[in-house]
Amino acid sequence: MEKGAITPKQKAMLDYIREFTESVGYAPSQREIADHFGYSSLGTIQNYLVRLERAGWLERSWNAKRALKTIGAAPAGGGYELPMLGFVAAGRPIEAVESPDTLEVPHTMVGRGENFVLRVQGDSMVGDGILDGDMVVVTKSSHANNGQTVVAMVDGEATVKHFHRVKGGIELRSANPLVPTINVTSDNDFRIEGIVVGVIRHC
Amino acid sequence: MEKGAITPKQKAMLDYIREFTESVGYAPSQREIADHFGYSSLGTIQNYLVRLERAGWLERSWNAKRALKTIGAAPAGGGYELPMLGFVAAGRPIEAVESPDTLEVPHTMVGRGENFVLRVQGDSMVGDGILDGDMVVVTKSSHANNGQTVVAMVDGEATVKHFHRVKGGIELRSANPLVPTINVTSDNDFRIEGIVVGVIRHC
DNA sequence: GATATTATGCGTAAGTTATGCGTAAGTCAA
DNA sequence: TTGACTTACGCATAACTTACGCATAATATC
Repeated sequence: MEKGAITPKQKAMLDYIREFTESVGYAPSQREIADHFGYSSLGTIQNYLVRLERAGWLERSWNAKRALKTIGAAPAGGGYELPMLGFVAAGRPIEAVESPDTLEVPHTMVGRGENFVLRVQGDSMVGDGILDGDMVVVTKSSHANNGQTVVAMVDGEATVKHFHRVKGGIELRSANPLVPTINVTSDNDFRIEGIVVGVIRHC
Repeated sequence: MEKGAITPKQKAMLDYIREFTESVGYAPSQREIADHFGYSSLGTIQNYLVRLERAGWLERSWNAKRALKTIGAAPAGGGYELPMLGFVAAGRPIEAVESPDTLEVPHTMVGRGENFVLRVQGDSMVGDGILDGDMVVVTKSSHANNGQTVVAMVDGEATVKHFHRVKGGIELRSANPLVPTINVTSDNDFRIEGIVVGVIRHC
């Protein structure tokens, strides 16, 4: 299905609908879209939606609430730019970067939903070929399977480790014999931030 | 569809339209094209577009805004498609792949000139975080500096190693203590294929 | 070399679509 | 019934595309 041409403002609205939906799990209302872009009239939104649907970028259901559905992948917009949220190293909180930096990654690497990039510090995962300075591409998730490499927060400290469910809790295992396993119990504030889906290194 | 000949200036405009569209996800307006090339008159742009369309390089829709569409080879998606030439492992020739496969890599990773991708086999470079199955992005070059990671052919066999110039020849050092250094002398048929500029791993 | 044709770039204004305001009716669920 | 949404319609203006003319430079043809 070949899609029609869209204008910059139409694309911006389409992108907003897509990001909002991925972020909260349901589509924005026309009022929310209007507020986001600073428009006072719902007629404006309606007009945009009609045009986006006509061009084949949007699906709408008759009179259904919050039923906007973007069609297909995001329009080409250069490389797939993921937010680089900061640095992750054993024992430290994710360190926010000053500017909203991004990293270009291949489309094929990005998992469904929200993705972000972290720069690895330290050598706790060298056995897995994840070196200090590498970028890890992370698909946001609060669940993980055994053996998966995850970004996790333990008592406010971020780390990249192998996730293992064991009796009595969770083990976060490193891939470096010199770095000890983290045992997570119910006493710990523990949260999985996402699954590592890729590693990128510029030599 | 055989395309007509176009002049250097027509090609420059066509390329601009293509790159702009790939970059931002919608086509440029005539005003934007005029500003980019420093023309004051929209009639100029119109004339160019008419000619490019006539020659078969451009598609336009009647009175549609931002509907310029270049015809012909333009890699879809945001990544940079590199040819995957095959596999590289210690002691084997580069194994050609059946179909002309490509891998999407970030623009930012690609060096100037010709680039290609190789899939690594073996663990001679694990110390450098280059694992079996990883893709290495290679910028084609026949020269290398000391310490650089190169793809080289030695007596018809391809390998990824560290390049070191020493007395009496060249050493190709691995990053795995179990894999011996290759000493290259004038008796060997030796050639550098390129420099490793990046590593990509899908987890 | 002379002539014809094409490419280039300026300008202008008409024609068409996108944008944004507003409003009220229609629809659905609580 | 009410509130929260969607839909349809009208109006005005801005932004875009199109068509046309003019002049000159560059290229092709005889």
